[in-house]
Amino acid sequence: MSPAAVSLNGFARHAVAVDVVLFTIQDDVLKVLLVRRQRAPFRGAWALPGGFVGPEESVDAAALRELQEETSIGNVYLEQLYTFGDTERDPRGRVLSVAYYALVNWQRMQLRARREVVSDAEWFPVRRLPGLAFDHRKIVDYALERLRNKLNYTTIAFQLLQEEFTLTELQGAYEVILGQRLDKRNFRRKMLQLGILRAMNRFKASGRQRPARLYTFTETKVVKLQEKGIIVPF
Amino acid sequence: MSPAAVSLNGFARHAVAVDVVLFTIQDDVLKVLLVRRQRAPFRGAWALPGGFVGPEESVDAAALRELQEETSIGNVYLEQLYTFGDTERDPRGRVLSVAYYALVNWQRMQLRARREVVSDAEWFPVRRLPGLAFDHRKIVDYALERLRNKLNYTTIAFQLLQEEFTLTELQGAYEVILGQRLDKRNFRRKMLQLGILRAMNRFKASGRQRPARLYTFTETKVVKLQEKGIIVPF
DNA sequence: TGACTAAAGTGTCCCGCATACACTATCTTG
DNA sequence: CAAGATAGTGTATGCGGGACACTTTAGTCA
Repeated sequence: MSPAAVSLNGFARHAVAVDVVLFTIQDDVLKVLLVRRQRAPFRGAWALPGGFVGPEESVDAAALRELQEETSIGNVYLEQLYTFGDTERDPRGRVLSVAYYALVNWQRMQLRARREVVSDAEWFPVRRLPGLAFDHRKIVDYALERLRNKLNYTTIAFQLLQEEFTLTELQGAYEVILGQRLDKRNFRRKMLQLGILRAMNRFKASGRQRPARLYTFTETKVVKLQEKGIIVPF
Repeated sequence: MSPAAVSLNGFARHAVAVDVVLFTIQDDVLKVLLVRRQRAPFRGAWALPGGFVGPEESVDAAALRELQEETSIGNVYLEQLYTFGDTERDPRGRVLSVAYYALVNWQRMQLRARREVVSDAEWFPVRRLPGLAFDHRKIVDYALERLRNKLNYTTIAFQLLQEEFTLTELQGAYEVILGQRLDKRNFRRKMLQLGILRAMNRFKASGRQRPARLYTFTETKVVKLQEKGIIVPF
């Protein structure tokens, strides 16, 4: 295929899969998307959405493709997690898996029927996962650990919210991911002094309480943030 | 080969390489091991030590194997860095690279002649690298960034020192990696109050100055450390 | 229309950690 | 024993994080 003077003949070739841990927050619960396997191995078991990397496809592109087969929206935050390369992780033989994780806002999200191998997709609370195929449980655990760590020094949490959000919603996202309650005053003080939120003049009247002010995320102070050691994933 | 009921036939196969960014400190300079390529592509250029993953070899094992072809010592700190999966990164065609980085103590290290493809290996200061083959420059930059970040919340720096070391040597390792001077008193206070150093009753008489006390790294307080959010890589 | 409900929104104190900063101690060598 | 060179030590200050409780505001309903 490639007319290069040298070739890759003689080197071992490997099946390479991508698996995506797709997080969202729904009803104040952190959830992960799982699909039911239609084929062996692990037929009928729940697994992470994923598939094989095509012959001329970059690994990132494969992850993006798998992600978009599950979601109808674009512009999703997607980050490579780790490559799982044990020889025993797939009973069919040696399959490398490059794992990714992604964050989507639930409201922006619409599930689409999945083609091919997998028939059925469903969101599961991270804390109540069913048994998973392959080593996918390990991948989810690792993704959650990474996500929790990144909360502390990046702004990825915004990926889980709508464009306009209240501070209570933002705090809720942090609490749900970290699995613990946070102090309201400290949280608000910290977020506001980061200088990355723009207060809107709109309010969210969500029932019969005092309406909450809406905010948007702003990139204008990205430089300032980076000086503080906070990484802005854009 | 595998007698499984299902097979991997029909899926694309990919050549998978591992590349290792091997760091050491020599003469107060952070250095990286590079090898000269004996074959095309990039024949004659400097590149990271690495090679292809064998058919029944785990990716970690391949990285370890490559590492040990370069060093004569075992028990080296080795960590997966990132997987580079662009289609264009190798002119021969699509080659995935799973990159690792490793830290070795210079004194414990003895270079061995490299077999196969590569003839020649040499240490280069990270700040004065020659032009590198493939996307290896990007890999080195990424490894250095990871290393610098990990300094702040792990104890990997000890991997670069001998078993017994002085606080000045430890500080020197931090300074060389971070590329900036640190305050002696603040550094010593911080390290000592972590509770991970054991003061020996031996001293290093390194010339015609006051001898410096030797310390060893101790794992006894690992739990305490983890409570502080510091990760101990053992 | 006023009382109740429910969430929004706000300020202070304290502690630990990071930083800035300079002199004394100890050994070797000539 | 003087000079040279590195080891080793303490204090003051500022900032950020964590603990902690009450007031404000809109909606609802009697």
